[in-house]
Amino acid sequence: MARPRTPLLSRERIVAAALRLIDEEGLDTLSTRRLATELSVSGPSLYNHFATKDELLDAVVDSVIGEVDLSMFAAVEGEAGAGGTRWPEALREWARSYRAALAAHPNIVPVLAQGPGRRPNALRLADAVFGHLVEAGWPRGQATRIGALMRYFVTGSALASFAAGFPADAEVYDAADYPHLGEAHRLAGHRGSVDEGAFETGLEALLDGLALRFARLPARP
Amino acid sequence: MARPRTPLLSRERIVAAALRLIDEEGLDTLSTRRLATELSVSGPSLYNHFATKDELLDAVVDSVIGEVDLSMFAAVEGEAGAGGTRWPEALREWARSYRAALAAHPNIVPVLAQGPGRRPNALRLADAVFGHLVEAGWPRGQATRIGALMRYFVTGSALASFAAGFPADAEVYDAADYPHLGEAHRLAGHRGSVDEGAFETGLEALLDGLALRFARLPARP
DNA sequence: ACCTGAACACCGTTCAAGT
DNA sequence: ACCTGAACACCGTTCAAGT
Repeated sequence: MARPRTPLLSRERIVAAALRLIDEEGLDTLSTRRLATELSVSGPSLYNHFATKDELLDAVVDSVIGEVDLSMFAAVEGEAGAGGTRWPEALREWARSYRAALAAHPNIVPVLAQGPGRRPNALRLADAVFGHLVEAGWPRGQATRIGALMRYFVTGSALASFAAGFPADAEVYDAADYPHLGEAHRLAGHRGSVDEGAFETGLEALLDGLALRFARLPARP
Repeated sequence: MARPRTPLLSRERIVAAALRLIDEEGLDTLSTRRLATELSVSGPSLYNHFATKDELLDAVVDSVIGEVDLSMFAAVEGEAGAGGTRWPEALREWARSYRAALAAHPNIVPVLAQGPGRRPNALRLADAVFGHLVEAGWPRGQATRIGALMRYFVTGSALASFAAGFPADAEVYDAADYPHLGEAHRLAGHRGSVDEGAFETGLEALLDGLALRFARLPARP
């Protein structure tokens, strides 16, 4: 068959199929051969569109980050220089969108958590958060730290379900060994509300703690 | 050669060598054959000690979690039932030890973050945190959420360096695309202090926010 | 330019054979 | 019980060959 008149593949089609396989079967089970079969081509065909599997994974990761809403960081008329007070609301909305985008694809989070690298959507995200915080009145060093700690919290919460990490088998929790885990086998059954509640509690606690620090900032020149 | 008079391998030796390879070369590059070579045996020998590679990884993960200090959760005479006020200090010390243990082995964090499973050290850790918070006066549902959100934050902070995720190459940060990242190429050079500062800032913000919530708790019966 | 089959150097794991 | 070599069904990637 060799080269068809109209290409069988495109980067977009490959990325979409790869993400679906990663979601459904895990990162470890994704192979270039399996992915090619899914796309009805032979294994080496993918190398016409991506130099390596890593480059393909990078594209998958950036497509996920592209789903994060950044519109809340758009400049607000008159806020710059006035000592912003809307940054907590913006961070809250962003963190929720960020977590939702990642939690929809938990198997890819370990790759994504390695940092932005040269991926455009990841760099755009870092730029938007940092820029907003600085314009709201945070010193640059503090703004960097807030960007970092928010990523720690969001990626940690999207990496895996806390509740689902506890086996539903009650026999695991021998009272002699783990005196306080007698109800832990019920956690997995309430997976959604436990993880959602933990995320919201942590997010609000973080924002409250940061607001305390913002109020203590020396007045700017 | 067949069976030697004294065994060449033990679970402990295998786990130690595996952790060293994971630290030095990454999780993906760890293969049973490479590990066996490192231990001067043939590939299949490992299967006399672990049923699968996953079981071996589980043992590696639990050995790392075994390094986390839990002594700050030991019962304090007279605190139970009195409305503890030392839980923030205990959580702070624990979070630092937890992060230190994980950050020493970042490549294994994605495995570990999947939850305790049936690993004894991970279950002991969950038991200690939850038990301490409940005895300090937190309602059980809240204590669960705090255990979860602390794990989110700590695993997120240990998974990867925030600072090192930004390429040190200044040309990546085109001002037209990323107007606020002009200094981002310097981040990797300050990797230690940026990540440490972000972790400490986030930890203190979380503890402050949780203390506000603790103060608002209705008086217990 | 874009696809193919054949090939190379790897994997995790099984199993019969040795002591 | 604990190690070995041979084998099976996989990997990621390269490359010459086809249109």
